Amino acid sequence: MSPGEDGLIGIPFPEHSNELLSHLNDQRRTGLLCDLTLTSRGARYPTHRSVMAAVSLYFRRLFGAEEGGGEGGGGFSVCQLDFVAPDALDALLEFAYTATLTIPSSGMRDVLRGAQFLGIQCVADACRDILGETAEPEGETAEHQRAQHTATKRMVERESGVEKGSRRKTDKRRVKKVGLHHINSSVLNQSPASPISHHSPASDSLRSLPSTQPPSPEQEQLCLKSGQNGDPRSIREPVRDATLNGGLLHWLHEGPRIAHPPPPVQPLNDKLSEDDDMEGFVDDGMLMGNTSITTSVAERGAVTPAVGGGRKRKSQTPQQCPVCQKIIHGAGKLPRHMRTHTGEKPFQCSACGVRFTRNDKLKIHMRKHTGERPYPCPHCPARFLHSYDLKNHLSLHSGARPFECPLCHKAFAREDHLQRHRKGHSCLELRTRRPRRGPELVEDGRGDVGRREQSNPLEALSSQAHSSAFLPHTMLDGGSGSVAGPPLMFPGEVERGRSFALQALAQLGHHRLAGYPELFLRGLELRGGREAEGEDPGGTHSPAALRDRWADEVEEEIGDEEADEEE
DNA sequence: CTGGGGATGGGGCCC
DNA sequence: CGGGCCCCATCCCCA
Repeated sequence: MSPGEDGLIGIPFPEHSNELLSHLNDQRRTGLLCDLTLTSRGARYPTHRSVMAAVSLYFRRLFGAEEGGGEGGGGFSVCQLDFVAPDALDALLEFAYTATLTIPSSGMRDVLRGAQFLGIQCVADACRDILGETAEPEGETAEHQRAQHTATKRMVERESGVEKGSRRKTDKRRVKKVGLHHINSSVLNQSPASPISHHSPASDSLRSLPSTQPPSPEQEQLCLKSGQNGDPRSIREPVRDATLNGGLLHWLHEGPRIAHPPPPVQPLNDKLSEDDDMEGFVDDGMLMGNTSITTSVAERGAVTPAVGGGRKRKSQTPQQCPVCQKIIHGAGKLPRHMRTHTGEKPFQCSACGVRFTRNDKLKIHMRKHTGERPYPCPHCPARFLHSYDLKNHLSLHSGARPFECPLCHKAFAREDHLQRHRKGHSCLELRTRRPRRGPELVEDGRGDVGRREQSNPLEALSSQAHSSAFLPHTMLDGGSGSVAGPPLMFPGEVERGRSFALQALAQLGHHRLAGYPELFLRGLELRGGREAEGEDPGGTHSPAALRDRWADEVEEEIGDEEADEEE
């Protein structure tokens, strides 16, 4: 595009996004630079418009409208979201700023509802999955949302005059019934001076409370009704509730179609009624890479059975992680997975105090204390804690080195060692050599049902990126690296190349992947011998799987080379 | 760089 | 359906 573009170097900083989010969250907590205050039934949440627009379709549209409608004086805004329960709103904000949703299971419905209204699709999907519900089409999904939006758009009031006028007016929870949104900007000087107090205690309570009361609608009602109730805390300022009413009525006039909405007033009857607001924003697709989510969710029929009449009947087996969007297979496995994000380690060793995310890991750990090594080597006195250690060990006795580098043909007893070898690129100079022939390469007699799902290169690739570059373990579990400190040095040529490739491939899309490594793949096919994909679906060590994997790596190398050339 | 042990996270099976 | 248990893949660390 631009001259000298080939001189450009892209240096990925995988930690950047996390850091950025973290700093934004700090700012939110301290009220720094907050230009938007969300309120829900009196609770106030200072936040940033840009963040909300980034995470929520609702706000994106809202602010888009605002900006379109005028230069947006940028000013301080208050957005009343009484239709989202305070705890749910708080959880959604936490999600927006931390990529982690922390909610008591009892609050799931409120969060779901909130996520739906705000257009936070991935959260909505996750909640639905967890609740075992499907998106009810109702024909009002995106349409409803659109209507909501346009209505909201109309409601956007730009100056405080409006706000003042309407402020006292109301109470009507009838209005509320309709689902309120209102934005009035540049409301007073809510000096962020006492921002911290603005931060709702909800988040704390959320974490500390086990799983309790989603704010009962009655309470909410009361809160609203009582208007100024004597709540001493500045957090609750029901006054502002009134603000929206004028706008809301207006909205009702102009947006009759929306009159149905999801009555937060009676939310607790939901079992039956909630399905009404089970719709999402599917076709608008949108937030945070949700296009892929949408498809992935759609693909796993088990979870989202064709809308056809069935509700709640489907198995919960595959569930989508609201944080990383990963599909977690297996009943009851999602909580386990979620702990990898939250860092929660509920299982503590009574002997040494070390904590684990999983019970079974603790159990294995306990073997250290008991001295139990249940996996003895039949050929030598060695005993092992893990079965796979024994497996590795046995390969030493057998001398088998089933894993061969396709480039330099060095053989390894362990697959991960081969991978490490490959990643080290220590054999690139030999890549033109013809591969050694013979099926012995990947003979794994384990007859294992394969577990590798990443039979497609892009998935494998992104998965690799996921683990090695973008979500380093150090970030998640405080592993060996410093948690806070992002690496200050460059990741190195190899990693850089890989990142380039990943970025490029991510943009290229799946279909473009096929071409590149074809020749190389052919060689692998030959080598792979008889085994066809069908025989060992996803089999880890099947030639097909290996081929796919090599394909990934060839892709990476291509990326490397290109990156190198650019330099 | 490689060999080896250990840790971690995901999936399958079963209760 | 949730959870326990097991196995596997992968990563990390150390020698």
